[in-house]
Amino acid sequence: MVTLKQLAKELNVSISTVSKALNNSDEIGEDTRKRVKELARLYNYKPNKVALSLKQNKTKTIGVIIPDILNHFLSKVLFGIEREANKHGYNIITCISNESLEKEKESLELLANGSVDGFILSIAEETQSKNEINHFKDTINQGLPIVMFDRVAHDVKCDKVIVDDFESTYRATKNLIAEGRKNIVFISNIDTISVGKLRERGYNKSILEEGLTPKLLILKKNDDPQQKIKQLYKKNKTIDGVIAADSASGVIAINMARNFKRKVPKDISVIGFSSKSVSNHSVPKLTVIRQHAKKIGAKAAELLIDRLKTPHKSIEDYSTKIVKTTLVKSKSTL
Amino acid sequence: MVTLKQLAKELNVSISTVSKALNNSDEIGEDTRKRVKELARLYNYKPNKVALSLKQNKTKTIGVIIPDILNHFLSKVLFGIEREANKHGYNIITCISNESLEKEKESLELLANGSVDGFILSIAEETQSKNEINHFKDTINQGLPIVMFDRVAHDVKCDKVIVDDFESTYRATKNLIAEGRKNIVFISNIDTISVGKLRERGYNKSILEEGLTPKLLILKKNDDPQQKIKQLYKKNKTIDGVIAADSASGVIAINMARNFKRKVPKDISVIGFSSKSVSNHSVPKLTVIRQHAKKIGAKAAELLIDRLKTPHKSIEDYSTKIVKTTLVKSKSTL
DNA sequence: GTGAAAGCGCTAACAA
DNA sequence: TTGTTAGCGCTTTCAC
Repeated sequence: MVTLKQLAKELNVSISTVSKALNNSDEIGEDTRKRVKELARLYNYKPNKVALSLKQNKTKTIGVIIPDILNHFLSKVLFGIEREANKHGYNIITCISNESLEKEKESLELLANGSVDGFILSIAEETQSKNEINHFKDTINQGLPIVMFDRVAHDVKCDKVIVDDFESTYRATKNLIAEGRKNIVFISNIDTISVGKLRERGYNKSILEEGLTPKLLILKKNDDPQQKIKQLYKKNKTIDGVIAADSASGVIAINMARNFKRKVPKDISVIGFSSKSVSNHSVPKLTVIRQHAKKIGAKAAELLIDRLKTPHKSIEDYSTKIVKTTLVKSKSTL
Repeated sequence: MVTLKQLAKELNVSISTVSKALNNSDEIGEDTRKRVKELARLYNYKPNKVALSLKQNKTKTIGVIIPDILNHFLSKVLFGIEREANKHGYNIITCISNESLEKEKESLELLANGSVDGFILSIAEETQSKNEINHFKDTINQGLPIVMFDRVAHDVKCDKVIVDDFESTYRATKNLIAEGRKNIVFISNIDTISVGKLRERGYNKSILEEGLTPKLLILKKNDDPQQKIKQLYKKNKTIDGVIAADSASGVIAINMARNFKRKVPKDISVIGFSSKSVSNHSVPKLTVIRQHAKKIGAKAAELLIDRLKTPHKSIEDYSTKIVKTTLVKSKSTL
């Protein structure tokens, strides 16, 4: 990489002259400015990012910590973050906590050494179950703002972007009930995290309000979802509705129903938290609760960048943005 | 963030003494070292990463440019890269080219200003179709090594990690033929990229060798895959085998077959390029060609980090690593 | 209009 | 054993 020093030497001027010329300072004469710029272009000069960061004490980089990159929702949020960040001249450093508290702490500490200006993150499962939040508080107290999305810690004072999980399943369940369904089961493989629990509660409330009986199928990490859902259908011949809290279970519930000669949506109606691309994996296509992952990511980035721009904004003055889900009807419901 | 300067002041020693003490230099006396370390721990001192980068002229950061984060294979590779990089003390900055040549160029240039020590990337679709490679060459000539994976440019001299795409479909097709299948169709929604073409050729070779007739279903960007596959089955009652080049088509081919009262695998046998989690989306589960995405990512990171360690390794001395696929049999084949 | 010098935080050669 | 100094690449204040 060519430096100011080298340009200065070649042009027989001082380093500061070159710097000013390139920054269009009007201290510098017209022709010098021209000469400098020409040579800079010739050599494809680019200001060294690291030197700039050191000088200006900001990196224009955001640290993103996500629990699981293979989760379609989370990678979509990442996409949204990246795009919004880029728009504002920010880069993103991605760390994957793999649902581990230790890794999450490490990533936070590792990047809090001047590598990034702030963080966007969704909390690891282990962190949620152990209810650890000190590492977040420490980071914020160090002057590095955090924006949390989806899985958030309500006891940490910071900006947040969340989904209306409770409302979503509440309404989706009502929808099935309105179709006349009486035996609606809730399937979830995310029972251990906050949003999973919220979704369950929304379902429960809806069911209980109508005087129906809730029925849950909780999938554990190493369960074979196909086997479990098969057993469910085998034991319960009267199931006529499914609410799936994760993206796979709804698809499987549809495809498996046929093994029991049950037609979707005639005999069983299915709604799942999923994306358009995954809804394609079932025949008929899954009616989905869309979470607008990209929008969530974009909003999170926006909140963080806003805060970085106004450095003396009070920590107390944080906001929680709710991104509402949309029920996108397809052929798995009436 | 606390700095060496502040520690030095508080301890009434010079900055370099503090620096040396923290780096365990044996120039420094036992007790001074102790005093320094204690205070450093107390204040939770961490060396400023940016200053280190500037000083040592390396960032310990890798730029990763991927065409599409929503592609499950690519995000899995990203996972592999991140893990391997972390193991060696590297962070990753992620850029998403969104299959656009322009964005790919931009990302490359943006990070080539000292932000990263090298790149790992998979080439955007547009870049492949326009056959542009100068931006890669420029970057490498600037002294920033590149490792390409999956979609690579063979005319660029750099380390590469690829899948044996041709061989994979060649063998998978042979497998179906060995089952006695005569009417095997090849379905692909990635016809425009290099790996898609290789997969098609492998299929073709296998089919032609056996004196059978190749049959292709090429899905375009805005096609509804379910509709297309439905039409395919409707027009071709004798199809008894499917090779899917992408991760969705195989799953859909299985689930759609039932609409035509055709049993999988009895009547139709299906193999797809997919992952374990997606293979779950069909009943019966899809037999998949596994690409070992994480391993590909890890290998790419390893190659890059190796090269960064031996800075005077010749550009001519690059290697191409082939990560072989594995056929994982499930219930969609005999 | 141009340049010298200081300083961001750190390391390391050299001096004391 | 400890300190001084220079320098990584850049911006910016202040002198000329």
